[in-house]
Amino acid sequence: MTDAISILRQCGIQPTPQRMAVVESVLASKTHPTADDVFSAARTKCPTVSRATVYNTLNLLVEKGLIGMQTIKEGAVVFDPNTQKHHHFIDDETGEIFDIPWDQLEVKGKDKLRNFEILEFQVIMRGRRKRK
Amino acid sequence: MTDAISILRQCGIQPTPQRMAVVESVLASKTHPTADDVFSAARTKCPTVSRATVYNTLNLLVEKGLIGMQTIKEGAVVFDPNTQKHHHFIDDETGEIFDIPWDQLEVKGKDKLRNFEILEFQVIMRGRRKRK
DNA sequence: TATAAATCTTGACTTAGTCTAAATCGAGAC
DNA sequence: GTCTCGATTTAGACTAAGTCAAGATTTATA
Repeated sequence: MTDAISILRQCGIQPTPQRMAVVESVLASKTHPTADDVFSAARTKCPTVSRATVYNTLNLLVEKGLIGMQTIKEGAVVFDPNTQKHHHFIDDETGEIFDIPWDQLEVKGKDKLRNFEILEFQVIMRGRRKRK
Repeated sequence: MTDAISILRQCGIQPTPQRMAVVESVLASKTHPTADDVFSAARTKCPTVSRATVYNTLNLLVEKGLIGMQTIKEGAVVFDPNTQKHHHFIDDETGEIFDIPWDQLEVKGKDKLRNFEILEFQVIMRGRRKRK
């Protein structure tokens, strides 16, 4: 059910060792990996997988809605194994990205924006994470 | 007062023809230009200005708070001549970015995020602009 | 005017990502 | 089991954003 093969099959993507390595790597990630992070991780599972295949597979997964993609960081797109709606907090010092549960924030006034059809939205916060 | 020379002087940046061309180009922009957009525009005012100088100057302007920088779009950072707080709406079809006035939206619940010190935030919306 | 400091240019370099052509793999037909 | 064709993968060339270093030029100041 939650193994890479079934996940790929459910989405109509033919499972291959390379794709499985990518899926396992990105879904296991607790952070917001870049394509290159996923490439490195996938390499440890399938040492011959190529950069192009990693990009192709990640884009496939995004299309199928299995992972998210965020452009919230300079230099590279990041992928997001958490597909539930959520907001983001970025620590300016470390660059770390944290998920903020959807129901912790409420955005009011969207319905007054008559000129825009809002398909999705999120709050992006920047600052510093407090360490106890 | 609002001419490029005074603006640069007020920020303690030595005015040069190159920097003036960059400042005039980016401040005159009604959109959210990329560094390359600014480079092209600045070239028409100062045909010898180099890419490196455009990047240097834009970064200087951001440091001094004269313009904003946003990483909301794939592929390239965009600059923002509007330094007032505002939110953003991105048209998924055209890639156009629109400013949403700060007071049109209200974000509630931020004070409950005890683990984070929020220095800035904004709402990012995606969808389609309605054309009448 | 002379000199030092600041600035600018050029071009090499790095990194993210795409593209292509050739090699390889795999599922179904027989 | 093996053949064949389409799907997939690979390596490497390529593009675009952005940085960097070294030498050239400009500017400030004495």
